[in-house]
Amino acid sequence: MTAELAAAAEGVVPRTFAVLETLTRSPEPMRLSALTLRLGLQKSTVHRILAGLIALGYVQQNAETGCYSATLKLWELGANVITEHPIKRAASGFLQELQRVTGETVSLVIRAGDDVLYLDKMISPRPIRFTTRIGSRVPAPLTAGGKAILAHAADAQAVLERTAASLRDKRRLDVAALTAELEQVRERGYAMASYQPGVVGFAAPIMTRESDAAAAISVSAPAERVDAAGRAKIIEHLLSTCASMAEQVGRL
Amino acid sequence: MTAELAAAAEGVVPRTFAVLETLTRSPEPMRLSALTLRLGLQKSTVHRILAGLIALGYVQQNAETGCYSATLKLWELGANVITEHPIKRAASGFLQELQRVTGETVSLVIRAGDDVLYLDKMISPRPIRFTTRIGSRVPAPLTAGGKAILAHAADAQAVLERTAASLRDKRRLDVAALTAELEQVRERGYAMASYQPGVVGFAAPIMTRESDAAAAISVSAPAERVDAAGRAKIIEHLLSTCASMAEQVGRL
DNA sequence: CGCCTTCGTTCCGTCATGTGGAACGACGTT
DNA sequence: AACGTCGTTCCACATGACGGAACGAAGGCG
Repeated sequence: MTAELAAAAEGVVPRTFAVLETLTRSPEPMRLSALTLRLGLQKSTVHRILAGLIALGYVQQNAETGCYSATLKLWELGANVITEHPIKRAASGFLQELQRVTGETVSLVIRAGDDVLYLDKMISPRPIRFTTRIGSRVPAPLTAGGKAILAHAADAQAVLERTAASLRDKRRLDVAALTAELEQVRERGYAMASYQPGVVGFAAPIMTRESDAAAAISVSAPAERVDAAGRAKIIEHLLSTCASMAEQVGRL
Repeated sequence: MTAELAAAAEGVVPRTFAVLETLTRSPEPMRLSALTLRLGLQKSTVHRILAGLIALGYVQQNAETGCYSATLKLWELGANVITEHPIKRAASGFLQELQRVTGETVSLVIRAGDDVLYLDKMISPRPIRFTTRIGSRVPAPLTAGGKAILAHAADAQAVLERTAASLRDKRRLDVAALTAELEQVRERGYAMASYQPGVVGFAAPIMTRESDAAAAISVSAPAERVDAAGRAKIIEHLLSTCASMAEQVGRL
């Protein structure tokens, strides 16, 4: 199961970041041995790197278990880059308003490679638990937001094929069907998906002047809560919100 | 104005993080010369470090201006650590509920040194703009959340004195008055502050079994919107929320 | 128009620093 | 008690970082 992460690039710095990436990906604190195994590095090397990170305050070691984990200082470091992000700044007000009028959970996503990256989210006051987390990635073709963006991307076809190839487990992508669906998305102006069971998502792109999608806003709700009327209302608000935002931002 | 950030610690890794910290603190992308000046390092050294960071994808260089800035990859790195944070996870539901019943902006803060660190925030649907940003720090004695935490901290006095000494500009801290106020906070169970002009904040601590405060939840609202009745209501909801949460979390 | 400053980048000899094997000590297990 | 696993420390070697210097490209000023 441990596919020897080939992060064995030479040099301290790449290895230091490999350590941090491994640590942050792990749900719980990791032992030194687990890290060395995963990274394919010497014990002493990983230990030295960890000691450096602890001295800098980016990693902490549990006194009892000896396990290592990343600290909030690392989170602070990254938090500043998102607050300055132009798209997120511009979207904030629109997201809030859309959340208010629909009463459902709204998200802001951008494309990151073949994935979609959750930049921001405002969750519905109504009782639901969504598992999508800010900062997480999901293959673009699986989500409404991803489809909305891909529908206006030049390399959409390649993304579909790469994703279909990489998704090993159960759900396979029907590339032909998705290609046709993207065409529909382009015509209607919005996309639909049900990435999580029992949850329907609607999304529309934020279009730039270059006629490609800089980002997408999505509205998610429990399937049983959305009837035809509610769906029409959501889509209406969604489209008008994205249109206003596109108008305001102009340039990315 | 550039106080030669003494981040000249030896070694690549500390300097690499010094570069990242400087970059992320800057509101806009920085030139190489600005970085070297701020860091007190050689041009070639900073340039080499930046090249490494670009290769790793943590920094990007604007093709036109040549300016450097941190990428969203750095944000992703940190985002994972906050989603796993026990206090934030535990608080999420309580924050949402408190936001719903009060209709105002609620925040979750923890102590970080002499500062308070904003972990999470759910903003009011009503029209206000708060400038506090998730991931930012504020001297603890200035905020309601900070006072709520300090009221139960063993070294509160030292924090007050250090903060009073470090705050050079206009508003000076009255250490004696604050000491008395912390006593009141301990009795009443909640703290008040007006860190931002025109905004009042109320906060209560999340108490652990060791009788110190692990975190604090605060409710912020425009001063003119809070009359005596609204204030009583906010405080009531705030205290019951914090009590329930303390009961649920038990251990930090 | 040409000189000069400022900036970003590249190069290179020296030397410091990271490297990984090995050895050590501390647990926990069979 | 002997074994395996784990975390930590030590050390000789050579790899990679250091910073001065040199280069080319833009502006700014006289």
